[in-house]
Amino acid sequence: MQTSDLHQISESCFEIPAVGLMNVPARLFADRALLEGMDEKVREQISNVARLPGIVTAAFAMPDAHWGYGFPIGGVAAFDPRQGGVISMGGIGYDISCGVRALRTGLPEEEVRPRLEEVATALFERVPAGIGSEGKIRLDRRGLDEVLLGGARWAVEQGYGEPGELEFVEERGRMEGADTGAVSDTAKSRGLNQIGTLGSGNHYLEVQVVDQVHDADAASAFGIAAGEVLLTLHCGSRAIGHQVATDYQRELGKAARRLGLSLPDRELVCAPIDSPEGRRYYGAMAAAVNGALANRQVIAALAARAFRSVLPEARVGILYDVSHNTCKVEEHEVDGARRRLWVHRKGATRAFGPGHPDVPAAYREVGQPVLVGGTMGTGSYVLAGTSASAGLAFASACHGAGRSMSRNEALRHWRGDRLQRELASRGILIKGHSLRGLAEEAPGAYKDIDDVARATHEAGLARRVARLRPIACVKG
DNA sequence: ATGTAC
Repeated sequence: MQTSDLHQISESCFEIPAVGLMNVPARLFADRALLEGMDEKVREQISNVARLPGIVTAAFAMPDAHWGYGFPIGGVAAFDPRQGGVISMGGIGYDISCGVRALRTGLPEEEVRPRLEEVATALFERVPAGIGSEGKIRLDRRGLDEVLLGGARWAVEQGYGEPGELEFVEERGRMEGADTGAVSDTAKSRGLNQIGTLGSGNHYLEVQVVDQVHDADAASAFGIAAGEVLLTLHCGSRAIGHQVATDYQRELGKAARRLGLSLPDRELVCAPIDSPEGRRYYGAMAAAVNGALANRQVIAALAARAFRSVLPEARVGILYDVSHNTCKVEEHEVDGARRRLWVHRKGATRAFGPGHPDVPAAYREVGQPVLVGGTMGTGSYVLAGTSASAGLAFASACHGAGRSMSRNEALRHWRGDRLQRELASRGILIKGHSLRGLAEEAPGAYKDIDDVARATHEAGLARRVARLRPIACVKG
């Protein structure tokens, strides 16, 4: 991206002023080097978002931003219904409530390393993954509606995990406002057998070691220390969320035409929050969020059982679970006034700061854990929300390394089998369902996670707590 | 991301 005409407002924040049809400015949180590596499309897309009706303060791009559908991945935008604010499917994405859950194991690397092959095999065998994969849970329509209304709480009621875990899941495991009647029959049929499955693409189940502690107090509050092993999973709502997104792409398009909204990009179809279509989309999206929360709750329980089948002394427990593809109703202070806003985060993680009532009591003094999934060959991060984050980008931070190369381009550069051997030689064990999928996910196709975490930290969006290093990874 | 193509 060209950076010469961007207005630099701090070391790690650049602004595109509100010109022409933009209602607000666009702000890109990244250092100059990251921005220079970003696609020009990010700038175009985030400027388009700034044109949407009822947008508040600015459209934001996180340091891991890259070209997405309508909105960039790594995009944040908040809308006020009292000013004609909209809800947009492109602002959430196809993988509704994709997110990360991190589990502590209570074991140091030395105790896991000798059994790593068995651990990885157990995880691979017990957690269904891959395109079209199905789980063991069989549901009828009524059962699925209970999932879509109950989220992780439903999964706990079914015996997957303990009630005490729910406090450490965003929304306490269940998002309000789900409307199962707004979820199409097609979406429900597709989702029926997929609860407890990982999926494909960038989704994974990883064994990681706490590589470096940046903030000892926060790490201690989060119950992690250098050398300890974590079990981390990244996945979303599978086909049900994808179908909801597909259905409402059409529905919101119709609404936008009916209401004569002039849109900068047909991928930015949206409807007023207070319109029938907008409300139905919100209800369907919330249902898909609950599907994802249930999915991660079940997978976590399966993964914990798999891990303990090899290492029974492990005490597997949740650190946190947070989504990065959502729209949520939150209260934020804007120019001194509290306002109720519909905050879209697409490839962006909620990052509530210290003292926020929605941060679990055990973490409240240090801020919400922000789980950032990097790549299978480099690393991941645990960050924490800051006091400044609410005032910067509606309490949002990055969500991953962010692609620097498209999947097709990655396929021209890497081969799955060779990549797997290379990683093995570096002590990282990969169990994949698809060699092609591995090549698409080559670490070299992503930005440098350390650069992204540093920029996020320097921008004040979230602060670094710990760097995680992968030792084994199950990929779909 | 995705019954990788309605």
